[in-house]
Amino acid sequence: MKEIPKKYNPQEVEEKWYDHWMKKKYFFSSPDERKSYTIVIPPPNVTGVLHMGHMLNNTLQDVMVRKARMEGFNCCWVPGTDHASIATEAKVVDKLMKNGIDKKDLSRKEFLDHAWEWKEKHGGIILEQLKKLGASCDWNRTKFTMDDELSESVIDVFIDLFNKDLIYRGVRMVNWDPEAQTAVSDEEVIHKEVQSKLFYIKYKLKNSTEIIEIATTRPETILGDSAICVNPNDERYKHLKNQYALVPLINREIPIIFDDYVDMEFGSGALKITPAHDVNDYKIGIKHNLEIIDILNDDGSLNENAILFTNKDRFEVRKLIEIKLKENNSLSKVENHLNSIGFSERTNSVIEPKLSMQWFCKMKEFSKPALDNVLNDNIKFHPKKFKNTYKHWLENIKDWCVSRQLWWGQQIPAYYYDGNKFVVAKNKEEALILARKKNPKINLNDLKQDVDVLDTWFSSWLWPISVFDGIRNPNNKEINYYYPTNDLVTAPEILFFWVARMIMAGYEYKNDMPFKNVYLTGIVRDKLGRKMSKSLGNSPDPIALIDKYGADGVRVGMLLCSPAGNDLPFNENLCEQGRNFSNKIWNAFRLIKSWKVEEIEQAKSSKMAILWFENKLNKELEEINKSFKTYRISEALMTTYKLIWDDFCSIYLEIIKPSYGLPIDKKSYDHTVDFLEKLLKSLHPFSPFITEEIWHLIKDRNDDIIISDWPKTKNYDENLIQQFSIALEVVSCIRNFRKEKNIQFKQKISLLVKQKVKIKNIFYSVICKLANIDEISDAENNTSPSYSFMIGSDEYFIPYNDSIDIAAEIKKIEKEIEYIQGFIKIVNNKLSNQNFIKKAPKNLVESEKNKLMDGNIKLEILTNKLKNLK
RNA sequence: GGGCGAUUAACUCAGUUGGUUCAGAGUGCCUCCCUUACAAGGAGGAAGUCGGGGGUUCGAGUCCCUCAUUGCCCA
Repeated sequence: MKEIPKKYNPQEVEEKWYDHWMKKKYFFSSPDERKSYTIVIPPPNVTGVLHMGHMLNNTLQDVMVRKARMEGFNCCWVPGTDHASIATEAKVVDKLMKNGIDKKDLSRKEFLDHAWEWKEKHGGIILEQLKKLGASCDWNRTKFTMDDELSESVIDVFIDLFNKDLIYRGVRMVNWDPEAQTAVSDEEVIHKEVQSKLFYIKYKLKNSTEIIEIATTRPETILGDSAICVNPNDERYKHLKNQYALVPLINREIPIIFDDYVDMEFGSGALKITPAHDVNDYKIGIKHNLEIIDILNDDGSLNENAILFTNKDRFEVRKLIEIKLKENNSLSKVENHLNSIGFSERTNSVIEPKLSMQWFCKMKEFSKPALDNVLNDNIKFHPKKFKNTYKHWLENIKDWCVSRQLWWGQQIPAYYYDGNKFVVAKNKEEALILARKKNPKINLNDLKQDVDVLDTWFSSWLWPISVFDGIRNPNNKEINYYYPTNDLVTAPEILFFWVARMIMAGYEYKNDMPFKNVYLTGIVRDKLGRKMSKSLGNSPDPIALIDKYGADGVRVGMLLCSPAGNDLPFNENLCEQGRNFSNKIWNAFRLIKSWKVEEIEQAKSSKMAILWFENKLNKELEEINKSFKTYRISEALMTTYKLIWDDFCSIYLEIIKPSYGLPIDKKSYDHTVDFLEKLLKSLHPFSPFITEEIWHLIKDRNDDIIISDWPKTKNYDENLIQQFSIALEVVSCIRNFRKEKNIQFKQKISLLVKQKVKIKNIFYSVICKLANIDEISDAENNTSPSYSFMIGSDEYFIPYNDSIDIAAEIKKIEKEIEYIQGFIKIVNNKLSNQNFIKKAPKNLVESEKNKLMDGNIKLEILTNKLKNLK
């Protein structure tokens, strides 16, 4: 046997076991007679590299999968990526630009070839990184949202929903991203408070010298004004009925209209109406039948309709128009103003509300089952608090804009003919059949497919179904076996984007929930509380962390401090703690391995330690199971951590440990190995690598821990555990005594006990071992000078001949007396309160009486002691 | 502006239906120790008016009201 190094070295171990597991195909799943346990991965972006959020998220999933695997479930964790249309297209466009290629010069097919090439090259990075973390995904099932089957599913669903009248096409105000040059959904707009300027602009009235003043944060949009609106109750403007105002600089005549939508308090109480560029203005425009003047190009520059500043960017125009208005004497003042502005989630450019022809998915119909089944806990959220947010969103849901003006994605299967007429069909041939029903003269060449693609989330919302091909083949063996999936682990940020919509799709296409539990993780933040992001550069490289601390160390570090739904302020020393923990177990194993085993008599203390640990282990295992069941993963880990470090290493092993150079008896050794194996099993989901390594170092074996049985719990004796912890208190007091008096551990000492109630603690042998006591005897007749302490109402004495600091002893006892008197007083107060006696439950009153009795006994003992000392 | 949370030790968090000694854990900090598994360690220790105020109750960290601070979601 080669020598076991003093420090655990994860690098050598991790790759070895991951390869081994892969070879043994432990991660691979196919339907069988066992119960299934399924997780679909939240597909990371193909453009992404692994960041701390992924680490947290996927560690959690792996923990759950590994535990379920050990519990005998047929586990299937489906990995994959999504195509992230906006982000990927931007990356590809960038790359082409660097090579001197302009997207405009490419055909759609040529562009897509480049995009696929990019995807093949970069798209798999993140999944490879997950392997380093230990992720036990079924890699044979790796999916991509633009795989042929998945894309076909998306198209099928689009057609189906269109035929059900749940998808429609229409001109609506959309969120326009001028940089990506596409519409984005409401969910992709991030509103931020921004310090901007409020411009007060004077409009002349037609045929009058009077002026009317409006306030706006976007002065450039006056070029698209089609009315000025005031509140009908506003005395200041009542006389302006049927009047017209002139837009400054261009002198367009616009009517003064009246609508109580206008807030009389804000600005001047007069509001300019620009129906093409503001959602609310649009509504008013429709109501009052106003002209709609679209002054923006797709790239955010002004077009001919604006008359002035054509082809200049809107922000540049904002500056220019300020000068012009000033020159024209139309600007009365400019104030600072805090307002909320929408930014694109993907490009961070300012979103422009823009009228545009888009495809929408009706949401009202989907929302009911999606809401009901979360509110009634058919689908459980962990933590629960997210139910409220979810409810609020679903109750105020708006239709979903599903078209994007991009090429990378599933092209919308709508085919146009005769101008704006269209049919929706799976391909051109089927479209032709449909079109010919309306116009028999149509030929294949007359059909033009919609150039836009579908929102990426329109793929992702089918993910739990489409990865098992459940859309195209609704009753195939796999979907029937794996669906509904068990747990979904994701970030609250995408509760609406994704989680809610998956639930909708689940009920629409499987008439069942997509998953039973949703575990919402926190956001990983840096020390300053900022969200970790690539742009801030404040995220450590997870792979570098794994290299430094080991995957097990990083996993433990991340999970120790991440209760569900709470943010995780990341600190590298968490990983250090994780690594230290690995090392602790490693050394515990080294210790056990170093023992010589012989057929000798078992020490009493060892026997008792085994008895205790057996009970303790069962108790804590039950606790761990409970934590898992309630998705308190970090608590399950902390319980495991303390069980191993404190109970097993610091206490149990210290009792069992034979003196240097001496052998251990076989009975104790076998029990210890058995305990170690159980502990390794319970730790395996958190620290898969080191547990597998030690598992095999314990002895040569063919079975692997990854597929071993999760330890079963047995009944335990709470009273026994309690007694043991009293014994530990005694040990602790003795250790303090040694320290205080500078008495080496090697030097044996004696202990005497005086008990009011003579119940001998069964763990005396343990006390002797841990505190190096030669004998524990009755103190009834003890008169020799001693150091003493109390545990409960038991008095302990350590004979001690050197000068005892009487004054210090007195002080110590006085302090104890003071405490116990306070305690007695409180209990007395309770018991003398008639209301308490009357209204509190009987057993509580009883226990208070007992407390009082115990307190009085203790007080009596202490008082006597004090008297003797004095 | 509307909605939902949160506030407990220096930091990160537990604290079940109000009721045993309930004020906890981990980390950090302080003291001592390189003791023959582990200094990536061991033995101890200090540390909180449970955000403020009011109320309900025999009893409140826990329930109600209110204020403050803070986060998130939506507009």
